[in-house]
Formats: sequence, structure tokens, C-alpha cells
Amino acid sequence: MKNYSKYPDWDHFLNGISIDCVIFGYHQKELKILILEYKQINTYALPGGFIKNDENLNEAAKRVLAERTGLKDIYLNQFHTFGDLSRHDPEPMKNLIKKSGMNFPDDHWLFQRFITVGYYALVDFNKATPVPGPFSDRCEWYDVNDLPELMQDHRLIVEKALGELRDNIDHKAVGLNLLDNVFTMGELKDLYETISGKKLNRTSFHRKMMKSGRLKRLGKKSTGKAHRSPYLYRFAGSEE
Amino acid sequence: MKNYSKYPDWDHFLNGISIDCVIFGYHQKELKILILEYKQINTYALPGGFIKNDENLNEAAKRVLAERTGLKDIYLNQFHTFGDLSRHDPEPMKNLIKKSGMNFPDDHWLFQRFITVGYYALVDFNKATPVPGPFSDRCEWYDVNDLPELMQDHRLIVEKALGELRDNIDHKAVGLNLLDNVFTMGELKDLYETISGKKLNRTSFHRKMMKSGRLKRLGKKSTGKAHRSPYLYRFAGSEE
DNA sequence: AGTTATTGTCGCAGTTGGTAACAATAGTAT
DNA sequence: ATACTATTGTTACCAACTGCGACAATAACT
Repeated sequence: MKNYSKYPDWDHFLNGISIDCVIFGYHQKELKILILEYKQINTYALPGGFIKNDENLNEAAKRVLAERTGLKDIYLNQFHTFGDLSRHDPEPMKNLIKKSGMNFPDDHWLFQRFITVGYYALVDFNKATPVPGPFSDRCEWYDVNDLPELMQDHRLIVEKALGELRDNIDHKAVGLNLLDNVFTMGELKDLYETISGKKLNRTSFHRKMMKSGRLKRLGKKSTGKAHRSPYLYRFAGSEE
Repeated sequence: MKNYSKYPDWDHFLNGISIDCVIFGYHQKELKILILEYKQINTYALPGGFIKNDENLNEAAKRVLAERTGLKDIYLNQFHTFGDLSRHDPEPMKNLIKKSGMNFPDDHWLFQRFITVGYYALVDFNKATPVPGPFSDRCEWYDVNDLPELMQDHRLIVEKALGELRDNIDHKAVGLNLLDNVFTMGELKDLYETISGKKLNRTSFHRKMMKSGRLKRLGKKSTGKAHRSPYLYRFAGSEE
């Protein structure tokens, strides 16, 4: 397994397995995800990485996430593992490595087939500071409805993550991690509508949320708008 | 990557990745899974296997399944990928290989850490014919509530698969693959109760199932019992 | 003070799910 | 043949929940 020990940095990783992260953020009623841009090869991709020999799979995902967002203690969820042969396309990677001035043998595992484990993450849009990776030039938020063309099967990975997120929308963590600590019922409804892609009934939503027991009502908020000011809420058990 | 080409059979596989299958069957109101027994090392394990270089991940799972059950076109579902370091324990494998008379170098990838992709399958208990693998001695059905102690983290894998199955119980495929083609409402209810582990209300269950549109009512059945004979049902779209 | 827009709440109707009651029925006992 | 028994299919009733409209409360603006 040490064929390429002249590239010591690449030798600490498990070969043939990668991690790809769909990092969700929410801002101004738009659901966004972090996308890397490799300008040298004019390609967009999901943030990803490899698993160190002495590292748990979940830890690796956390690390990748921390590297791209600067955040720790992120809500992370493994959702699917992608292993079709059709996702194998060594050209972008070869180009990238070449243009980066590195020189790997053609049969290096980096150019072989990969099985990738997909994770989705929920982060506070305002707290995350997107950091480009070692080879990528930009790391930016994109509206999920307005993504650039993505490398390999990354589009499929995003779709699957979105489906998973929609299924889990009623989990406390979704709102907790995508909204500010404190929010109004309207803001929570907006989030639900954005994620589900459906219009929701205002009053039923209100009632359902209050009955769920997941919310705690705080004092009033003065919005500065010309109407009755809404209450503020936070998720029960998320005291500061 | 060809370090051990003197073992050609093992060279066609992706290194460091495996597949483990939780194969569910249903018989006499008991939910069962297929367990392999390695008598030489007195160990029980889930059926598993490796992924060929030129094989899709899902195809590999299908193949593993076919090898252990003799069945094709099986309902398969990937549910989680397990990658903790703690699951690494090379001793059983080393013992097994040694007792099988083979001789692999100590640093062969078979003895290294594995990331395993978990699949669960639903099979017709009566149609499956459990086949022991190349190293295992027995392949038998075990009641999920009465499993022997399993190798490594296989117990955890089973638990996770069970949770997934419970979440998906309302999917047509669950009943379709675990029951005979034709069944009574009582038999369907028994299946639901066994999987969910909860007692269900008879009449509400009946109503819900009929309203779901997933069932098609056929002619009567004579049970030979001393009471009104139940209708037979099949899942809509599963005509023979 | 009147206007306007948004929020919180309530009542009504329709739907769903749990429960009990009852008829249908197929074998068994008498 | 008649009564009995156990299970199934169906219906009625009630509680809980959801969608929807109505209405009051309220904060800023005119």
C-alpha cells in the first residue's frame, strides 16, 4: 500500500474512498450550499476530502467541513454512499494536479475509481466563512435553485441531500442550525417553505409548531415595521 | 496497487471497502435475518463481500446477496456506511485465513481497516436457500430477537437496518417481498406488528390499508378454520 | 385619530385514527 | 338441523388534527 511513499502527504489517506459534503446555509429566504470552484480547469464541485488512516469516517467529515467553513460542532448527517463506476472520471483531477505543478504517476489512486460517502451539514450562514481548499480558487454560496454545472455526479449528490433534508425538516436541528438562535414564527415558516418548496398555511403552521413543544416563546420583538410586532421564539433546549 | 498479485483473486477487489448485508426474511410471525457461522473460529457474522474493480457498488451488493441466497431481483436498500476505527479487528480474519490453509502477508489489506457499506434486503423466506460462503460453514436464519453474538460491529449494523426497515414499513415493497404474493389482512397485520414490535388496532389497520390504495382485494379464501373466511389481497401492481 | 400590514387566536368543517358494536360466516358441538 | 364459537368485514361514534376564514391586537405611518 506504500507504492507512492514519495508523496507522503497522500499516503495517510485511505485509497479509493472520499467524502463529499453538501453544506447547507440559509439566507434571505434562500437555501444555499457551498460550492468550490477550480478556475484552472473551469470546474465546480462539492467540498470533499479523504479519510486519514487513523481517523473515524465521521471525524473525517467533520474535519473537511471545518476546513471549508471554519466552523466546529457542526450538525452533520451521513445520507448516502455513491459507488457507481460511471462516476469515475479521472480527467478533471489529472488536469488539476498537472496545472498545480504536481506530478503524480498516472496510476496513482487519486486517478482511480472512487467510492464517496455523502454528508450533509447545516451551518449558520452568518458564522461560516467559506475557505477555498488547497487546489480550489473559490468557495462560495450558491442558491440550490441556481447551481452551476457540477463535476461528475455531484449534482445527483446534491439532489439526494436535498431529499434527505426535506425528510428531516421536522427535526429540531434543522431550524436550530439554519436560523439565528432567536427567530419569529414568520421566519421559521419561511425556512420551512424554502426547504420544502411548498406554500404552507400560516395559522396551521403556527398551531402545529406551538403544539410540538419544540419551541419556547420569549419576549416581544419590535420589528420597526408598521404592524403588530411578533413574538420571538427559540428551540427548547437551546438556551445560551 | 498490485502488491499481492500472487493472490490474483483478491486483486480484483477495491481495498479497504466491504459490503455487509442484513437479509430479512419473515416466517411464522418471526422476523429473521441470515447469519453466517465460521465454525473454525467460532464466530457469527453478517454476509458480506467486496467490490470488484469493475463493478457498481449496488451490483456488488446484489452479487453478494445472490451468492448467499440463490436469489436474483432482490429488493435491496443501502442504509448506512460504517467507518469507525473501532470496528477494525483483524484477528478473526487472520485466524480464519490461517485455518483455511491460506497464507496472506500480515499487511494484506484484508487485515487492515475497513469501511463497510450496509445494505438491507427483503427476501421471500420460502424461496431463499441459504448458501454458506467460501470460508463460512453455515448460513442460517436467526430470529432478530434471538441473535448469537456477532463479529465486530455487526450487531450495530443490524440495529440500524432494523430501524431503517421500521421507518420504511409503509413502503409497498416491504410487504411485497416479505409475504407471499397473496395474503390475508390478518397476515399483513401480523407482519406489521412483528416489524414494528407494537400491537396494532385491527379495524383501523384494515381501514388504513384499504384506503392506501396499495392493496387489491381478490376472491375469498377458505382457511379451514371455524369462522368467517377472510378475503385474499395482493399488492396493486404485483400481478403474476 | 385613521390607515395599513402583519401577528396571534378562535371557530368551523373535513379528515384521520382509536374504539366498540354488530353482522357475516365457516367450521364444530349438540 | 340447530346452536355455538371464533375471526373477519363493516359501520357508528368520538377525539385529535389540519386547512381555512374571521377577527382582534398592535406598531408604525399619514
